[in-house]
Amino acid sequence: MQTTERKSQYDKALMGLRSLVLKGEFEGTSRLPEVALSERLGVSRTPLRQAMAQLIDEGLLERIETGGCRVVRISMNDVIDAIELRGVIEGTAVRLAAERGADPDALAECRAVLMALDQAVHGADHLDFDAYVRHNARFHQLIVVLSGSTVMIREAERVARMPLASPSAFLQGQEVVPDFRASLRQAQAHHWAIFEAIENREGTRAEAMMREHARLARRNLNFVTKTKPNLIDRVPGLALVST
Amino acid sequence: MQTTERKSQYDKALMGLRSLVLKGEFEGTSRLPEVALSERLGVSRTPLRQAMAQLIDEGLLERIETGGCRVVRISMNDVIDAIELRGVIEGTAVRLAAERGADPDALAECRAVLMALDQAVHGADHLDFDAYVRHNARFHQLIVVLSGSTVMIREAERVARMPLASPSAFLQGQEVVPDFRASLRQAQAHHWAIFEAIENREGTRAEAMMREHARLARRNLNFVTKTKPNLIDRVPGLALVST
DNA sequence: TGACAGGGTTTTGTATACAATCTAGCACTT
DNA sequence: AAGTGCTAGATTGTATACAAAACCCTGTCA
Repeated sequence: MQTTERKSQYDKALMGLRSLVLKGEFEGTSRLPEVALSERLGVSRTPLRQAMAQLIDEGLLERIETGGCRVVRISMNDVIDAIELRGVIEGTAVRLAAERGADPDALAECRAVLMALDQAVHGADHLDFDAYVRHNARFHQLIVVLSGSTVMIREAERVARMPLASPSAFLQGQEVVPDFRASLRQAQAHHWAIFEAIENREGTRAEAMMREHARLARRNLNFVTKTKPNLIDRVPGLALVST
Repeated sequence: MQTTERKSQYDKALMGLRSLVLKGEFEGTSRLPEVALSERLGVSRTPLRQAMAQLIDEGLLERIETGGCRVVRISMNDVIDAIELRGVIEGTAVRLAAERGADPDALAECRAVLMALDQAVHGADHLDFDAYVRHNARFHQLIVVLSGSTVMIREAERVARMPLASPSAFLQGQEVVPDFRASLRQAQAHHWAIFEAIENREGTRAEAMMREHARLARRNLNFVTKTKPNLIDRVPGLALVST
């Protein structure tokens, strides 16, 4: 075996397979052949099957009754519901943070990220898109940590791994949206409102705002479905959505 | 290999290991030894490791950085949050059912289960506890199906598998609760209210009631912690809760 | 006495061989 | 010609062998 990678074979199989699936490589195929895949990915069947189990859990693959697994067909409704679910779980996390009170240091870090986001959106006249994506991901992570609940943190991470449900899922496509800058401003307004609500111990407001914030992704989904050909290779997972 | 079982080795390993873990068999042990366990469960290491991966996903085990896995130490807060999470997810499912409109046939089946529950609670003067547990589990399943959302169904099933978060988790212990009959009556009142709200397309009411309903489990948790010695072997997973 | 290095033992991670099962194609019957 | 049963091939599920890594114990040095 080559020592080309410091990582485990399992990680290699997981990342490789996930990338292939998201690329839509197996469209139309009924079953994923294990031997062929293991050769293609350069790992043996054992770690490959572990990776398959993980991807089944993530919702990218589904088990076949008679053995093996295939790529799921995701419907538009599934994506909508996954986005709604993310809003609900992140919303619960921020409500708990508000109700129970968040750690001051964590709040301060959150505020710093928000100010960096302000910079990215409003700074000068040039929009730092890359910085926005990075800080936005960080914000969504931090805001859930504020709850102090390991359960909520775990489940929020999990739902964000579902195809097209991540807070960053559609950002890669937003550059081409005509009024994307206005959209980012609105998202950032939500961010501040959520943060304020947590600071002021307004649980209901925090939860409602977080749900509404997630629904911005739904709008992006709608847009994206109308310009699919342009974006299918920029939004990972979009290739799996049927119709 | 014997043909004693029609099920797969994986299922055998999963059920066996889960049962051992819930029984508190590995309390204080740091790492679960694979060879010893595989011999004990009568399967090889391969399906055993698959089962371990599944239990990690369920939240019963956790991976050790240096390899292998151990039983989790569940805190009281974790259980509280898992119960809250179940209320939130089931609540979202019933809200969607109300907002989007539920299938009439499914609603009728739901009503039938509710009437069976009425029988179990109010019927004659003898409380059919076993029937209550069975129908209650069925109700919680059906009510989520009413949403018509595969995502919500999947996630509700998942959260119900988390230790002590299932709708039936504390029922086994309620027989010894002094006013447990009153408690069941209250739960059943919730059930009807949730059902009514779905029928009347009152999404907010359905969601709020479902959340409140889940919090009944929290009350049971509080009670159970005060009489731990009596109930530790009747409420599966209770052995894992620290302090 | 305590810290640390080293080697042997145990334990996990991975590859592969084997057994059980499913799939598909073909011949045969009606 | 259409449907059904059988056989051969392919493919998954499981067991096991092997290699790499972690763990533990002991002995040495400051």
